[in-house]
Amino acid sequence: MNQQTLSLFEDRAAIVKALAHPTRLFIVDELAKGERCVCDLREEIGADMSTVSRHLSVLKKAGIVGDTKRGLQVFYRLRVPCILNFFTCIEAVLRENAQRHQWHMGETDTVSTVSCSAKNCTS
Amino acid sequence: MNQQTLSLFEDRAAIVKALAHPTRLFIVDELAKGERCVCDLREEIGADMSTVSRHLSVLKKAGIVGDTKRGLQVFYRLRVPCILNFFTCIEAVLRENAQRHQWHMGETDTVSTVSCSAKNCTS
DNA sequence: TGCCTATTTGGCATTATAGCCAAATAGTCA
DNA sequence: TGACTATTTGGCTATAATGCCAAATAGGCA
Repeated sequence: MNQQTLSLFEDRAAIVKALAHPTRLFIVDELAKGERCVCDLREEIGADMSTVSRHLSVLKKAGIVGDTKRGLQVFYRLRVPCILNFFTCIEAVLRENAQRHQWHMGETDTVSTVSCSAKNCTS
Repeated sequence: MNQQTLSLFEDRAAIVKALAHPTRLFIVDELAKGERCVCDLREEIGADMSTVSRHLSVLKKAGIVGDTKRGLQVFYRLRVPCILNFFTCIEAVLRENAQRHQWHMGETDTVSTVSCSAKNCTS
């Protein structure tokens, strides 16, 4: 891998890493419904406010969310809605994994290549 | 967040985490072109074979790739092609971030919500 | 069988991430 | 101004991820 290719994939990985946490995926899902202040999210998530704030800063640094301060509160929103497509495909993977465990329990070779075209799939 | 919601987002995060590494994203990109054995990937990536094998096992455990042994070699392939949609949206985020840095250098508030509908966008 | 090749796995050191508490910051309002 | 609220940040510890080497495994072939 040359330097240019490497840095392309590093940039991409930085975005994916920012999403790679259950709490942050939950936040993205929430923000898909509309703006939320940190206190709203803190309540729904049930973690320390400082923890929620840190998760938000990770998402913000990656450019996935944006924020606006109004009065005492800071409101966060999704900057790039196509992030929501991730969920669709992830669900397809999860469905596949469920079937795999059901059908080929313990088998090493996983031959089938699966299309996620069933529903909500953009592939 | 109740237990059920939590575990849904944990399952999703497990998939995203498996993708959250430059080498693994590169592998997914390569496999999109067709089957590859570990040695092919090792050569392209230029890392230790054991490192590449570990990355592949992460992807396999998440259900993103499948493998078949033929003779001495193990061939890997993408199980769920919609994973490729990730790249499209990630590129949109990267484009946005580039513009953000260009336009609002140093500004705190990032107001615009952006659609990635320009090209290759499935949102 | 014995040797070779491709791949995986154990073990370890290094680095990154997560989450909490406490302290700092910034805006509001009496 | 001073008290109060919402949020962020510093500092710390605990846990997870990464990458390498060396050893183990598994198939092929003389």
